[in-house]
Formats: sequence, structure tokens, C-alpha cells
Amino acid sequence: MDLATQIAELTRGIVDLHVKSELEARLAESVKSGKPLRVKAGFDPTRPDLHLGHTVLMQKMRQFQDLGHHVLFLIGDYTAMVGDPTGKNKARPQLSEEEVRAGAKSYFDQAKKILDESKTEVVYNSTWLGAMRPMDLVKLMAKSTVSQMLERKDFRQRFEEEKPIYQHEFLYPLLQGYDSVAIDADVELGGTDQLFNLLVGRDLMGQYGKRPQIVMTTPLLEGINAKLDEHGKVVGDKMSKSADNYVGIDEPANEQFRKLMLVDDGVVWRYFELLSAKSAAEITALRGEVAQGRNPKEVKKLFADEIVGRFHGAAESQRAHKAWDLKFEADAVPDDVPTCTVACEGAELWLPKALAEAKLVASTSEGRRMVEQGGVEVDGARESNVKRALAKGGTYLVRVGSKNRKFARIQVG
RNA sequence: GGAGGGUUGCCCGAGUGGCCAAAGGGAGCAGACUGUAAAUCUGCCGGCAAUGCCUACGUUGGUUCAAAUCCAACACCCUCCA
Repeated sequence: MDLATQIAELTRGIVDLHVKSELEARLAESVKSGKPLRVKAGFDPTRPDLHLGHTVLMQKMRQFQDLGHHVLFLIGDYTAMVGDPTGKNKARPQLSEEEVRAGAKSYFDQAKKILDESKTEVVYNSTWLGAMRPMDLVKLMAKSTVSQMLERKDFRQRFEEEKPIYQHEFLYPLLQGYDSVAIDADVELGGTDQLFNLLVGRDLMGQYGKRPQIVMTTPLLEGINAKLDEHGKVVGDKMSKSADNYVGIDEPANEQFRKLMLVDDGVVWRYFELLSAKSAAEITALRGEVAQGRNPKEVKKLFADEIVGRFHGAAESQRAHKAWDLKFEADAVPDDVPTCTVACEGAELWLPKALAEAKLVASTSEGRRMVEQGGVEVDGARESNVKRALAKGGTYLVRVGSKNRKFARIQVG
């Protein structure tokens, strides 16, 4: 692939690029010498469940690989024990070695769904950070100031909001930056929230007499509950497990499909832009069709097909699609309804209790509320009588909720 | 080292002795409406087979018929002074 095309491909969707001219120069050198660039991306293995948000970055890594470059999948096992303060308004817990190791393995196993495993070098930063001596650390710390650290928004915010900042948290960006020094990175990729840390790496490389890395950041994907504001701008929290607005790449196809269908009509274009393999022209065309009156629901299905297919294969994606149609459009009962047997002391079992026992709701009180509010169906008919009880020995098909519809065949025994 | 301010439910935030399972907002959930969603409206939003009982307002004790509210000690956060 020629240089101009490489650059166009690689910078597509990139938010920050420091510095473009350097990237061009280094790619040119690489083409000339045949020597691939060393592309670093670091991962914090503390939250081993990858979701769609993470894949935005990984697809960029994959792109580098497809262009013949060398990708270093850096597992921040050592820094994870320090705890990355980025984006947090409180300190993260420090983890034990065992927790971190287990997380790292699971992390890479999931990443393999996107990366080309044969072209990926996995490195652990404990290799060099673990070997540092106190004086090495002092020298590292001497290369930046407290006020430089307070430039960073989350630190400043916590400082102003009278929330604690522990001193070791200042160490995190420095250690992460030192990783780049240790592995001679040409390029470092990260989410936009990592910009500060990546630039620290660039700065440190210069101070240690190395050629400073080029920094590229990918956008953070908003969660499935994001909305559009009155100006048509996407607003909402970033996708994350803690905000429970994520689509996990290890989730079952049905779940992925369901969650993707919950995405706001307007926001789905953002998803297309960041996740779809479709060309910009194809996306624009789809957008035009919707503007002409095509139901956005169809376009979302198209998108869900693509993404679910990426992780589960086309056949499985088809199945999930059909199941969703049946469940939410035809209002039919899916064919994978679990049967659960609940114990019953007397002659009958109070319905709210049965719902709780069957794990359809969190507590009897919640079950009671669900019934009162008309969110419960028994054998196809809405049951709003709170006193309703299920007779012992019977089996009942129940449905709870709507957005996250749950079915179960309850056997009272 | 000294002085002072703070810690409330998932989050933010009212509440200075009984009317407080705790205002208000956000998030979440259910219903109506729909095209899956969104918006809007209505209701719910600690647990318990319940006009009641239990557990809860940083922790532990105490005062009181009665405590989120008063007292003491402790923990943590912050501010100012040194």
C-alpha cells in the first residue's frame, strides 16, 4: 500500500495526532527501509471484560498490523497494581498480583477476537518496572513537577473538590510513560482519556535521549444509553461496565443484539462511524435512506447484524436477529425459556415470592411492585392481583418486565 | 503540632430531638403512548405474606419515653495557622 493511502487509513477516526508530520516521516522511513514501526498500546488488566468501546482502539491496532507494522500489546500488570487514576474522581483500589495476572490472561484472550494474534507481541511492564530501584524512581520523578500533574483535569478536579489524591497516583503517568522508553515505541495508541499519559511518555522519551513517540488517540465510545442533544450532538457517559451501558464482546449473541437495539436512533450513526466496517460512503447512503423515511429500526438491525456477526459469526447473528424479532415484535415466547423449580411449603406459593425465588426479580418486594404495576404476565395474561398465588404442582409460564424482558417456566414443587 | 468545617439512601443533596424509610433532583424500574428506541405523562424506587414489623443517616458507645438530629471516643476528608 502506498504511503498516502496508509496515512489516510491510519488517521481515519483519530482524535489527536501528535505530530502528523512525524508520522508521515516515520512511515516513509519504514517503507524505505522495510522496517516496521513499533506500535504500542497499553492495557490495564484490572477490568477483564472487554466491551465495544475497547474495540475502537483494537481495530486501529489491527489496521497497523494489516499494514505490516509490529504491534506491542502491553499489559500493564505492574501499573495496574499502582492503580490508574485517569477519569476517576476517587482513588482506584490497588490490586494483588494474582488478580492482575488472571485479568491479563482473560484480557488478551478476548482481544484475539480482533487482533491478528500472529502479529502481536505481548509484553508485561512488570518486566522492566519490577526491576527498577528506588533511585531509578527518584530520577524518573525528578522529570516532572506537581503543577504539571495538576494540569490534568481529573487531578485538578479532585483537588478542587476536596477529594483525596494519593501521592502514588502521580506515579502512574510516569510509569506508563517509562514503558515507552523501555520498549522504544514509534507510535503509541490510546483512548482520548489517555492523552495526558501518552504525552508524558512522549516527553519522557525525549528526556531519556530517545526519539519521542508519535501519539494517536481514538475516541471513547458513548454507552448504549447515550442520547442526542438539541444540536444533534451525542451526549452520554462513556461505555463502561460500571455505568452498565456496555455491550460486552463475550456476551451471548442474543444479549448483544438486544442491547444494540436499545441504542438511540440518532446515536446509531456514531456507532456506525466508530465500529462499522462499512465505508463512509455506504454509511452516508444509509443515512440518506432514513432521512427519506426508512425506519431507523431496520438500519439498527443491519448494524446489530454486523457487530454480533463479528463476534459470533453470521449464523449465530441470524439466530439472534430472529429471536429478537419474535420476542419484541411478534410478542412471542422465545424458545430458550429456562425452567426453574421453586420450593413450596404449603398448598400454593405467593406469586411475588415465586418471582424472587426464580431470580426474575431481586426481592419479593420488587416482585410485588412488578405485579402491582402490571409488569408481570402469567401464562400469557397480565396478572395484576398482588395476592395471586401459584398452586403447588403446577407449571406456569411467566414474563417479567418489558425493556429487559425475562421469561421463565416456573414449576412449583 | 494547633484551630475550625465536614461524613445522609445507587449518585447529588435537604434535613438540628418525635409528623423521617428521611424533601428535591438525577439514575433505574413498571405502565400508557410507539417503530426497538427517544420524548412525554403516570406510578414505583431498603427488606419482610405487610394499615404492622425489622434494618438503615461514617464507626462504636452514651443521654432520652423518643436520635440522622444531643454528648463522647474513634476513623476518614477538607480549610486555615505553624
